[in-house]
Formats: sequence, structure tokens, C-alpha cells
Amino acid sequence: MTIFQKKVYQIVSKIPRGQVFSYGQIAEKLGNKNLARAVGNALNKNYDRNIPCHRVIKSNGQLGGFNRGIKKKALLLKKEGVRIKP
DNA sequence: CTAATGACCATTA
DNA sequence: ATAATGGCCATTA
Repeated sequence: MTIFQKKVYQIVSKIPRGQVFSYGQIAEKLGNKNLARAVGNALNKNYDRNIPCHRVIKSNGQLGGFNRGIKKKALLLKKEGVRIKP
């Protein structure tokens, strides 16, 4: 567990229900927009189910690679209002 | 230390 | 619309 991961973990776990953030947004919150890649990497390594990784999407609105079984959750999110590619 | 990888992003063709 | 390219960052080998 690294500092960067902790930050990502914190931010991602603070994502409100029905709200989604893109890696770029999280990276921006971290201070640098370019951290998007590292953010994804952190989540990948972290592999925590306590954090709603499914609420983290790409900047173009598409779901990321967190397709581990969150399909239903992703669908639920969609119902919430997370429209993909309007 | 260097090099390589990745759940990315924006630009360009 | 898709495909390819360059760029940045953190982690790992």
C-alpha cells in the first residue's frame, strides 16, 4: 500500500452514490491530471472491493477495465444516472 | 539506477 | 466514426 494508492483509495471511497468520476477527475483532485494512468494502476493493484471502483470511469464516459463482476453494479449505476455515451 | 507496464487522456490522420 | 501516436505518472522487475 503506497501513499498514492491511499489517496486514490480515499477519493474513490468518497465518491457519493450515483456519482462517477473519471480517472482524469481523480487525477486532477490529486493535483495533476496526468496521474490518470497511475490512478488506474493503483486501483488495479489495490484490488479493494470496499472502494467503489465501478464508479470510476474513463473520461469519455466508458467504463474502465474494472469488469470483474460489477456489471450489475455498473448497470445499477447507469440506472442511477450514469449515462454512458449520450 | 534503467526499462517496461498499465483499469488513461488528448491530439491527429 | 475508429486507429494510431505521444505524453505524463506510479509501481514493479
